[in-house]
Amino acid sequence: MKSKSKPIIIDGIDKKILRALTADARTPILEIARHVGISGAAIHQRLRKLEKSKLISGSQFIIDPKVLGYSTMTFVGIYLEKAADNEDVIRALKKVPEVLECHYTTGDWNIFIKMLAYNNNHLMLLLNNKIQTIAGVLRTESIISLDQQINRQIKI
Amino acid sequence: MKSKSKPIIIDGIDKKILRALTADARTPILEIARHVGISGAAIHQRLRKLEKSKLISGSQFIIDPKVLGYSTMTFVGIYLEKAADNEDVIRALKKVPEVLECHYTTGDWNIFIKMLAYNNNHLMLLLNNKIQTIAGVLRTESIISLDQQINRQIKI
DNA sequence: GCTGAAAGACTCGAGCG
DNA sequence: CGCTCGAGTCTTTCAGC
Repeated sequence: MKSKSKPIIIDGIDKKILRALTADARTPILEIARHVGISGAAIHQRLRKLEKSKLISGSQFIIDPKVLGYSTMTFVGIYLEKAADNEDVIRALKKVPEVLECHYTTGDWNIFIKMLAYNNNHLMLLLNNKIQTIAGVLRTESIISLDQQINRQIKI
Repeated sequence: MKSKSKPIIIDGIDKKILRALTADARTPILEIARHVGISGAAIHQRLRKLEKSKLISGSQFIIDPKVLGYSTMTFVGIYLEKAADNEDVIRALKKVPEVLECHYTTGDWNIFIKMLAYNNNHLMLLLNNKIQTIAGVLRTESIISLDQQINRQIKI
């Protein structure tokens, strides 16, 4: 079987690099270099290879929404009038900054979103004024996350 | 009203720092410094302040699971025999690396998780052999994400 | 795919206003 | 307290193997 694009081959050194940098994107590269026994420049070249392969899609500082006062995380299932309205609804949802994720899903709901709010009252305002007013949205069902116990990336 | 811990005051410079580093955690600090007109050391001190306030909870390289072959993302609602089993179930879920998020939620389900699988067959194996076999788990309902159109952090 | 070296950037402590 | 300056360390690039 032929694969269209080069398969990514990551060896033990790549894994160590990825484990260090997925835990802390500003881990000194020379520290990793000393740990695995090759030069900093070599680590740097491997990183460029991993970025080119798209395995690494970027790096981010992580902001804790709770410190900004967002204490309510909610999953919202959205029913559309017609599934074909999808694209316009997505466009409208992108304009609501509290919407963090948006999925097109199987099951009863057409669209499934993850959303932040300051509190339950704010959540109600967002649903009433920002989500349910989008053309094509029929109704919504909310599932409030009372506590998030796991939050991680896939293991390397 | 008195607040127990010092409220975080972020000015325009802090916002520019955060916007740069949430987009790319390895943005050169001196580049930000030149852009806002203060020294690199001053940026560094502000970063330490933001970390100390917990507004920044860390930094990560982002791995794209698709490049590793994980083409199926699924949300799974879990019914427990008794809500009190929660803690043990969470402990078991933490041992399943494909589980990326886990929430304790309102609504019919007790627990709600986000999970990766290579394909639908792998998803079935994970549900049958890893999730539904956990003591206390009654049954599950799966919602497959056919496409994720939004994935972002809260805006600063 | 690696090394070594050089230029630029990061980080931290000391000290100024 | 928030800033700048400077010294030591780290990052990044490039030539060479």
